[in-house]
Amino acid sequence: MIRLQDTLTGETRPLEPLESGHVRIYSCGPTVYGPTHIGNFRSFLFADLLVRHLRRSGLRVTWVMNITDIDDKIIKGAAAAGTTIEALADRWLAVFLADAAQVRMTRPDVLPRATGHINEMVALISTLLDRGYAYRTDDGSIFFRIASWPAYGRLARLDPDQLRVGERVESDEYAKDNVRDFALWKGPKPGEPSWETAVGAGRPGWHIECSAMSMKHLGPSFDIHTGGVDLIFPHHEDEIAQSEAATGLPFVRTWLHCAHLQMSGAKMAKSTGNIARVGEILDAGVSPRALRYALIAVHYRAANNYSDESVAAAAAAVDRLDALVAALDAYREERADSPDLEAVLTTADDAFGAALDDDLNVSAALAVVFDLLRVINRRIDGRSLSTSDAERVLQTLRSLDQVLGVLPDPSEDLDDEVRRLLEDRAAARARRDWSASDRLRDELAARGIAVEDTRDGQRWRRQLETTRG
RNA sequence: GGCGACGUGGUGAAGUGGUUCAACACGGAGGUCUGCAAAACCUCUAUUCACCGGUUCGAAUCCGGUCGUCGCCUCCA
Repeated sequence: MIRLQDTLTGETRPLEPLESGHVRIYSCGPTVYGPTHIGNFRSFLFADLLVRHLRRSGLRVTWVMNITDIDDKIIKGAAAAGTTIEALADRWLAVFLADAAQVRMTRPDVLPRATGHINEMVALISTLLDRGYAYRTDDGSIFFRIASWPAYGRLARLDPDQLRVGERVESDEYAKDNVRDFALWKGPKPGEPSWETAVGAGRPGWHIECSAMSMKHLGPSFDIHTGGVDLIFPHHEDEIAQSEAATGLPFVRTWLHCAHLQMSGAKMAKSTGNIARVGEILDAGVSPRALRYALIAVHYRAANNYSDESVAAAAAAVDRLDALVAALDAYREERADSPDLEAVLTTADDAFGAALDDDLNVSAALAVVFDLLRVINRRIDGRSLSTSDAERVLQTLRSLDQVLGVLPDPSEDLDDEVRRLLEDRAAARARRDWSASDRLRDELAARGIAVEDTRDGQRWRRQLETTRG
């Protein structure tokens, strides 16, 4: 059984889904006003790892990730680009999905968009007004009254009375009773998109969308809510307050927050410009699988420093896995199956699962994989595996990779030219024409194909770029 | 100012009271194999876990203090 550390209580406890065998997870997704940086992806990939592990463990998972397609930045961005918020959001959503596919993020089961859930948000806001947790201001805005919710601040361990109200408090346009009250609904303003609704005209605040969409798709109470630590306050604090105030039910069973991805020793954030994007990293020649590895290989609650060196190390590790897969693919040996192999594989599989069960201890899980890698390489060198043994090992690796998602695609077709070069080289080797063989090896290398000569004959694999440039 | 996380080798990082507890990965040195190369394998690369003090038969692991780093308190994954 998997154990996870809940931010709210600080406890690490077994995951017991509200519905037996079915885990409901909500992840705070991207605001689509620009390219999603890899810090964001770190947070999404940690959720991806969790979802993959739960599924491989035999649990059914419903994973919802919201798309914020209406907020101040989108409005500003659209105005600056002379386009509509829909067009801007569509454009960046497409980029997000493409980037997500590149780093092999599992596609969430539902990707709800905020603008598609205005009714649900309005319903929540109406309830909060009815119950006295919210109030209107003259400009048509509606705020949540923090003073009405005693538990406010529990998640972030902040005392509402102690919150430092800085100098830059409210350059805000909206008058409210208490500066710490947060907007559920923003009154209409010239030049801003506005919806005519039962609570008046205007547009939704940010926090309400996650309450509305998570509860719409997962129910008023669900198992896991994930996000980056920077969302703990105020975003998730506000979500809890408004959701529980509206339903009277516990909102989320387990809160999971991942630490920041850092770069050059500081948090990666759009506001400081300290960001790197998937597109530019891949354009620089980094393998998407290496990028994924670099983003998931550090435990989610520990800071992960991204650098050229860290991706290069990740690429080297992935390359080592690739070499094993290529070796197993090519391996042929007519001999009896190893009697003890099954136990070796089962032990590794169990240890891998147990490591991830322990609050997603990915480092320990990777250690299991590399321990297995060495054991198998020894047997390959020693020719002590049968052909079907090699296939069994590959099956196990593929199974573990259902969680990691870093192994090469099994169905990688070679183009005809490369295929011909490989055949020519094999023929040259057969007649011991080393100069032709070496020349063909260079030609293949120039096309990104590494060839190696082994007792199983010539074998190839795609070269990973380990560093940029 | 308030709150919190963290500080393990050249780098990343697991380990949170004791029999392989200093994993695993990257990097480095040497070696084996190989037509060459690559890959792989083998050996070596932290008597030590920021520092000081304490608890204990015993601590990287618990307690106290010091220093340092990062983060939250404001949009932010």
